Amino acid sequence: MSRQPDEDKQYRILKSAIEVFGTLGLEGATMKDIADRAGVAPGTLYTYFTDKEALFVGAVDQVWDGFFEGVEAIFGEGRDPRELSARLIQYGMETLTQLHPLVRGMISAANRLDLMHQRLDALALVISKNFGGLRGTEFESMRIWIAGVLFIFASVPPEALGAEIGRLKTSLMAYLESA
Amino acid sequence: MSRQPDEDKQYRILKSAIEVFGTLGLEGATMKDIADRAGVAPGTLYTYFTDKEALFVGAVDQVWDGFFEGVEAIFGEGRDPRELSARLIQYGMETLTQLHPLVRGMISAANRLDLMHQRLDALALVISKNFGGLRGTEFESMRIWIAGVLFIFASVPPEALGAEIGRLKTSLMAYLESA
Amino acid sequence: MSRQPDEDKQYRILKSAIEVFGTLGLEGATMKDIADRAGVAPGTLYTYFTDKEALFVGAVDQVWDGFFEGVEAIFGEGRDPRELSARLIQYGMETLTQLHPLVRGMISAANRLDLMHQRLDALALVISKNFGGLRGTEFESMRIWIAGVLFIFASVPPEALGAEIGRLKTSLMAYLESA
Amino acid sequence: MSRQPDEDKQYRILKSAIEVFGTLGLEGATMKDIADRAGVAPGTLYTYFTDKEALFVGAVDQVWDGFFEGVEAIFGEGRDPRELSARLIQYGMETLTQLHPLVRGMISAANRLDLMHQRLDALALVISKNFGGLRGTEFESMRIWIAGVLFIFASVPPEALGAEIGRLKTSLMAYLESA
DNA sequence: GATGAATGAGACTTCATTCAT
DNA sequence: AATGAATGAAGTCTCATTCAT
Repeated sequence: MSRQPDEDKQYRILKSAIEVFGTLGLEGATMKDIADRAGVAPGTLYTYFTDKEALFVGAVDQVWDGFFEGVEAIFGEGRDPRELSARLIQYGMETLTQLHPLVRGMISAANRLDLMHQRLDALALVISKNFGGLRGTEFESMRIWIAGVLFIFASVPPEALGAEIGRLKTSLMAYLESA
Repeated sequence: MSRQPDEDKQYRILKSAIEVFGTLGLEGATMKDIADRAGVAPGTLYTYFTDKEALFVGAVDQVWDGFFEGVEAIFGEGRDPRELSARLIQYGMETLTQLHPLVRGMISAANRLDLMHQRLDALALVISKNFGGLRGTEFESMRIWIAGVLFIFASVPPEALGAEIGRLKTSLMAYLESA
Repeated sequence: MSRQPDEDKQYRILKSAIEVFGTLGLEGATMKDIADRAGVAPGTLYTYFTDKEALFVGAVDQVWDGFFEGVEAIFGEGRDPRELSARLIQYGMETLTQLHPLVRGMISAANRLDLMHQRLDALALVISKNFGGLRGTEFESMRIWIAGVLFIFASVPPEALGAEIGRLKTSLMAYLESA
Repeated sequence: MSRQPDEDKQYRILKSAIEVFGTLGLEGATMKDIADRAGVAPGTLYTYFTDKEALFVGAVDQVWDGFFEGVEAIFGEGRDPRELSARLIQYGMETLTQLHPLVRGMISAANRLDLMHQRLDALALVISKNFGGLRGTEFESMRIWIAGVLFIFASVPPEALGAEIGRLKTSLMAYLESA
């Protein structure tokens, strides 16, 4: 019933990677940093991930997939659009806030921007579908909003995070109201 | 009495840096890459820029400042809002297309994201002012649009650039139409 | 569970450093030179010493501390002054001869000369104490003798080392005889 | 009657080299440092000296030769031994004090120690000759004293220079008194 | 002769990855 | 499976020297 010890270790490594990559970025973080924080030896990382790149992708995937699932769960609860919107914004902002460092790291991984592009599209698609299918213009607009919010969020320096969250939330509310 | 500093050389180095950083990112690019492409010796880079970081910042500044001036020039011409919007979109998309590699590099410079945040605000402010001052909600909305377009743009893989430009242009048109 | 730190390896590195720094000086020696002679990879030096400076200091310390202990050991044996003098000279000359290259390196480490100054004083003090405490003039004289012998020794080119040792020994004997 | 402009420049360069090498040592000093202080361009140094090494040797020679001549001049004045000794000590200490940084630099030039060895011998010889020829033991003793004083002097950190000069002078007086 | 921008070899150091234990 | 010392490729930057002006 309980996780295998190994799974636990893999999880610990991933968690550490998320934190360290989030703080220092893909290049700034060293395998030793990650190993130290995970409480394992550097060599152990290679038992679970082929190389640094794979570990990074694993970390980003972990975060994004979690977020994605959260979004789908919200839709699964089935409510009226207005309430859904509010919950989505609430959930999105909360998640992003928790993961601020990683989101910054994710954005700054030049060679992972392509992946980001696809994921933005996918997220927009899920949201659209759950709102009954948006027309072209509306869909595109929403996609741009998501990207914009994400990017602004990623570029806020930590000390200004609280204030920015407020601005973004208000804007999103108004946007969804009108749409 | 000696070889004098070559303004052209500084420009060539900056141009090379823009291209190489744009393609490979801040960490991926090496000083030798940039020197080679500029047709100078590695040591020469240090005659014009104190270190790699300074060269990177120089390249990003160069691009952004140029873009910013272009935007202000367009407003300086003074036309009716509709035409202005069209020209802005046209100019923005053209410039971005030309600089696609650098924009990617710019976005992915983790330690420059803060700068980006300020610059987005500044750009939004200029546009707002020139459209007669937007109200809070409108201003925020525009800021998010700019960030979104920029980010989506930066994350498109080169082979999909053309198609994405089309999508973005159409969306922007519709957005400005409605605003 | 892994390759454990090799005490022998640290010693080998230090020994190599003593030889290479001794021959080429602090600046003339390269980390690669030292690594090669120690039979390790350049990176390995950094497992045992934080940087080149630390390795150099380590080498100098090693030599000087060893010498100092040797001197104290001789005093510990407790004999009559005449015999002690003879043994000290014998020991000092032997040690210096073995370490000729490093002594040269030590002397020429500009930024370590201060340390040398203190060490000369310390050595003079130990000798003085063990000879029953010398009066001011005698102490100063001895300090100058030690410095003089050391410096002449360090400045002899290797091919003249044998002859110089003879000169110095004879002088020291006569000096101690008279004191 | 007046120096050629070029000689003047050569002199300025040498003077600058003495100061800069004295402060920073052979490796620590850069050709640019020396050129800057001399008020010429780096390239100009190569009109007067073939390379850095030659410039260093030139600087050391300049200092030593000057000192040597001073010593010989004092003997040329012909006085009684006691007065001569006093004047020598006075002159030696004054000169060394003025040149403290360079003496340190000189000592630390590993690959110039041999030269130093010869020069110490030469100086001892001149002094011996002018004191009517010293016997073997006395000569050797004096040589060691000179080396000792020089080395102690070179290794004093600047802030302790004054106090050390006092110690050395007193010791030298006592030594010469007794000899 | 003087200048100083340009050169480019080479140094120190980092760190992803390996592998003996 | 885990460890962590060892590896060595590769990068940034310095600086003695050259040479076009």
